[in-house]
Amino acid sequence: MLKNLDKLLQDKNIRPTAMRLLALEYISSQQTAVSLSDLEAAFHRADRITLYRTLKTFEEKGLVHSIMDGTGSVKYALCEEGCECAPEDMHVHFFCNKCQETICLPKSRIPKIPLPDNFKQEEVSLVIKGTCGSCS
Amino acid sequence: MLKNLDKLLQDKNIRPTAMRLLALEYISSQQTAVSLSDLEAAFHRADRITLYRTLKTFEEKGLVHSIMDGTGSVKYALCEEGCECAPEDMHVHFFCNKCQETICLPKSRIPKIPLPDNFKQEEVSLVIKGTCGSCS
DNA sequence: TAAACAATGCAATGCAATTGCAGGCGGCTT
DNA sequence: AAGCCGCCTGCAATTGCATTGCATTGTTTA
Ligand SMILES: [Mn+2]
Ligand SMILES: [Mn+2]
Ligand SMILES: [Zn+2]
Ligand SMILES: [Zn+2]
Repeated sequence: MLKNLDKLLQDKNIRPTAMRLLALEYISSQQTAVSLSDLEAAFHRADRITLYRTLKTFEEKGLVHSIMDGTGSVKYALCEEGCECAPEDMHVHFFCNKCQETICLPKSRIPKIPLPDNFKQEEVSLVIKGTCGSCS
Repeated sequence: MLKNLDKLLQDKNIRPTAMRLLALEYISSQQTAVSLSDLEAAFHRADRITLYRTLKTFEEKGLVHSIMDGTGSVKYALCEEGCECAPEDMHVHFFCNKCQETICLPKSRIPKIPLPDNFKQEEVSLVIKGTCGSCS
């Protein structure tokens, strides 16, 4: 199992340190997106700043993508196989008002939105809030 | 002119104080959404907290709607005539990476997104980032 | 007018994100 | 092996924005 994680890191040119392996293992094990505070709670002996930079590194290298769900704290989730986090790949995110969890909906692609003249789209973010399947 | 603004406030059951009229005049005069810092810069003699609460009041009463464009500071823009800020009314917002301005696109309605079973939508937010018409 | 209520100003706090800097650790060179 | 160097880590400190408490002032209403 850790072998797989190790390979995941290697593939993205991320040096597999102990902390990074643990962080990645945690993120992989979650069904929902995780925040820095989540990570901090999961590894209360680890330094918050190290975890912060771990997430930043993962994001820069394209291992995870960040989600701003409007709660004020950024969430992170594993990128799918072959995800470039480019505009075309972007999927919908869902925030449950009951369980407060943020979920990737890779099946729900963001439709192309017609823009006014001369407007050029580079990124897009679509967050739906409501009640998730487990909570309804 | 101020008469109109006064009526706008009255219609929404907002007491028209001097500060509120000035703030509303400023917001109305902008082509893009404004942040608390924008307001603060426009009225550097006014108290930041009063401006903050002015925006909050405007939002609660449905005079403006707030936009979280991912920059970390909330933007506010006038609600259109008859806008209920309800899910169905929600329009697309655009953030320009060059001029850093946030713009309402009332013509671009957010399409209905199919959700997994048992997921119930209550709110939705769609922010597109790129280059605006003036900057391209 | 007096009481009740709303708006304002100032201080302080909370919370998440971010940066600076020094020490540690491993790999690489000579 | 010893020394150098770059990356990773830990701790301190700071920023930035949002939010609240409280006393004061202004406005409405009985
Ligand atoms: Mn996602
Ligand atoms: Mn808008
Ligand atoms: Zn839920
Ligand atoms: Zn622009």
